[in-house]
Amino acid sequence: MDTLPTQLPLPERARAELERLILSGELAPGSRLNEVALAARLGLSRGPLREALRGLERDGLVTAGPAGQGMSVRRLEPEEMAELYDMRALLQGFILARLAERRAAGTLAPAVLERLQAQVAAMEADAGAGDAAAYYARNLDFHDALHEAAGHRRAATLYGSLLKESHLARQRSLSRPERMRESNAEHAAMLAAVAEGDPARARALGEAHVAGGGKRRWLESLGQG
Amino acid sequence: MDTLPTQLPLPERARAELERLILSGELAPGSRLNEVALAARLGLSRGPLREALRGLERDGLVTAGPAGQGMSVRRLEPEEMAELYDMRALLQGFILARLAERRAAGTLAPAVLERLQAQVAAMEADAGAGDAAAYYARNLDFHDALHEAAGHRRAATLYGSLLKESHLARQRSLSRPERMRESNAEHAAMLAAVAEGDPARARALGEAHVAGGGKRRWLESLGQG
DNA sequence: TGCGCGCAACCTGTCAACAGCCTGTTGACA
DNA sequence: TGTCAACAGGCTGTTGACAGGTTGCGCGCA
Repeated sequence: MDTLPTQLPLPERARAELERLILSGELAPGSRLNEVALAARLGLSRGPLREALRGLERDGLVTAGPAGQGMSVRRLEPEEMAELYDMRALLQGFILARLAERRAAGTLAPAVLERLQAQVAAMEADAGAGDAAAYYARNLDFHDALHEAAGHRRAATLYGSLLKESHLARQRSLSRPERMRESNAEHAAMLAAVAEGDPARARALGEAHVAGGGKRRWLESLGQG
Repeated sequence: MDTLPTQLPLPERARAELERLILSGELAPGSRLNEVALAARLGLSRGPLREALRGLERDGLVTAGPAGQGMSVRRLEPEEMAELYDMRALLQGFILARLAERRAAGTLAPAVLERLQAQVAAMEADAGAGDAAAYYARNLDFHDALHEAAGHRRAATLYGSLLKESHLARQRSLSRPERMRESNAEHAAMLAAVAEGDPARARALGEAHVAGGGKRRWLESLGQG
């Protein structure tokens, strides 16, 4: 067998692997999850697998149907996706406002801000070169860096959880160069507000980046479907 | 045995019961959860119990220590509690803003608003009579009604989840009559902003009700504690 | 008397097996 | 030919048992 004894407990291992399978689309939304088949596929027993599924249920990645009917990969309705965007926008605004407050209070290290601005510049280059993959990866790093700089664990974990959930509907709305530039211009504006220590504007821009930016781009990509 | 065969699956039943035990304080924060003992106490086997614990882990009510060390009831650090207040304030502001938007757009039924105002009036009476228990219960109903009227499922469930988690640290900061009146005055102000269809003010008041109100009252009760 | 080692009990992590229910299919009857 | 009912298979819900690790206690030694 290929199951080299990893140090992690099996439920957590199964959780991570299932998460990967679901978010990558290998397990399509709506598909039912056969416990014995899945357990065999992951090389473990049904016990730990069920524990992992319970965890994913709380994360909104799988849903438990009526009793006796097992679990399925969650299918994200458009309305639910819209609500997810609302929540992410709210958190993004909160984080940006917090950064601006820290800047104004002088508790935000200048090096941190400079590093964030450098990331935006790098994304600008990626967008100019039309390198969507590089831009996408750097975009993730940038948002992680924002969360870390804000220093609010709960907001960061919550945002991450909501983001993961939204990945149930895999969209690729940033593939076009003009959209990358548009999104990155919003990044720059957000950081400018932070640099000026303007929490209200930073918050508004942060919210708009997700709601007016990401959500709108998602809606447009729906229209193109 | 007293375990009459409930129609719910065992893991969900165990979840609800454990939640009750934890939030009521019968299982104190930090206490380790012996699986066999708990299973016997709940009248079931370790399998479903572990599933329930995994769910509660995702809810932040229990934490899994290092491998081989099992689970414990989560102990909420003051900093974590403060962050929870931040998140709840954010959501409360969002919900209030949404209500004001609905009011301005005319999609909020007048009867709903009137009912909310009636609840505030009833709480005013409770506060005047010094009936803390009645006030507390009506306060919960009021906030539920707010969430329902806002019509945003995700915000409502998220708020509920955060609220439950915050109950890990059981505070009783609303026991004094002047605090009840103070809190209820905030309710009235929030509804006034909604009635005027002023999302920005409603949002600010909603945030302040949790952050400037609940959080501050919590901090004060800490000082007394 | 204090410290360290070893043993024993316990507890978690994991698995395989049993019972009941749901589902899909097949066959008979109107 | 359409519909209903009975049956078979599979799947979930649940349980009890086994293996490995951890903890706490007691004993021996310095």
